[in-house]
Amino acid sequence: MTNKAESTDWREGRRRSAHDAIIDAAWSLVSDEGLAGLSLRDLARRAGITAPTVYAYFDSKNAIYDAMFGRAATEFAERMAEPFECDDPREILTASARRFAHFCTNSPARYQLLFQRTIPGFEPSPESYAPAVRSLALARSRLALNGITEARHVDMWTALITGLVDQQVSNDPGGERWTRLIDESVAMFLTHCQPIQASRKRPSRPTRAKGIPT
Amino acid sequence: MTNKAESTDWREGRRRSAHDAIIDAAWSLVSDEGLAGLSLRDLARRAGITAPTVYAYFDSKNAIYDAMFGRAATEFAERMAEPFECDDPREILTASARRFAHFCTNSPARYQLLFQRTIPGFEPSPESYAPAVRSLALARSRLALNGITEARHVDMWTALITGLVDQQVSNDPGGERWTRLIDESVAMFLTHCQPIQASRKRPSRPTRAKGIPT
DNA sequence: GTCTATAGCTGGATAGAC
DNA sequence: GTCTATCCAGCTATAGAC
Repeated sequence: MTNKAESTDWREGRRRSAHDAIIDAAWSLVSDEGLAGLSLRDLARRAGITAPTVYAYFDSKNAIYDAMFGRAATEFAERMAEPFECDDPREILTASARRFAHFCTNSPARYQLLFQRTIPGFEPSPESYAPAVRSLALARSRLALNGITEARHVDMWTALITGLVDQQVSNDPGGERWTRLIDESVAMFLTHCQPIQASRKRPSRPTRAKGIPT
Repeated sequence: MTNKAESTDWREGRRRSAHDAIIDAAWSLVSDEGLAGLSLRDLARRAGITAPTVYAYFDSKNAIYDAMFGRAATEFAERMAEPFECDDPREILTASARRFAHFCTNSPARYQLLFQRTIPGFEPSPESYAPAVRSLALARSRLALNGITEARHVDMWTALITGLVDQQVSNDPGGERWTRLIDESVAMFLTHCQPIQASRKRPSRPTRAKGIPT
């Protein structure tokens, strides 16, 4: 009863699930051993196959990193796109920052792969990177809801939040020494970027920040 | 004419200079190949010796990382301790942030070794770490000159500045997209942390920031 | 697609002559 | 202290039987 197309789909589905199972095992492995500790032998053992079989699904080790990146970026985009219970733009922005930090501290290896560039020869492919671009656009729109549209302020926002996350992950893993500062930091940021709440004037000072003199 | 003590000193000096020459080569190597790209063979070749000779000066590869860390931490402490041309506490703090950023962006590998923990089995020894502790104390004192003494605000400061540096190094290496935001970010920070300039009242809001709700 | 076997290389570290 | 020679473990990746 199965025609050729059905059979192809079925096999394709099997193949995809095996593919995904390997990436599952890869994430499980790097969660235990660190992102740089990924080896094909260990990965295969954890996936219940042998090392050469991995090459039936991935061309190289970097292809595995790329698939891991792609999944992480998709998870990130989906998580950040989930609706919030509140309506106030300021509350949304604050909750968004907390959600970002929670996502990052939940899996330092994932944070390292997504947001720090520490694997020697690896760069994500455009396809894997695409969800991350979408997420940045989403962050931009949430800032815009708060009247923040200047590129300079968007960059300040990303630096502010990633700085808190980075300190948290690097210097107090598992704790909340820096993540608990998110609410106050967001308040500081908004006070600075929207000093005249109900005005249409450009909210920030007109003077340009000087560069580093050297 | 050389007594035993002189001879010992001389030899000790030779030994130290060879030691330093190896660390020179190590920094030269990781500047080209990345911090994780340090191998004893390449290191020895660049230092003009052979790999086993390295073991006459260092017990292990991690001992090399430790010596590299120690030198970097000392350079950092010395650089940050240099006097500023200005007297105003606020100017000093701002210049200090610019100096920190300049130090970090000047050598991403050094930044990675000093401030991110990315080498798998490596932790700096207490002796190598000591200068970094001194530098943190110095930063604290410069914040105190600006009336900022609460631990929470010190943590916000470190997150703010390292966030800018981290974004700069990760996403615009060699540029100044984030470092040029330092002046404005410091102004934002000071406005938040010293809202009542000449008052002795505690400057920040009494409400405690809530933790991440999971 | 999955396996066994292995190539080919690079890594850190050691032995022992000089 | 410095070398040559080498060990041994680990790695990615491939060949070829089934």
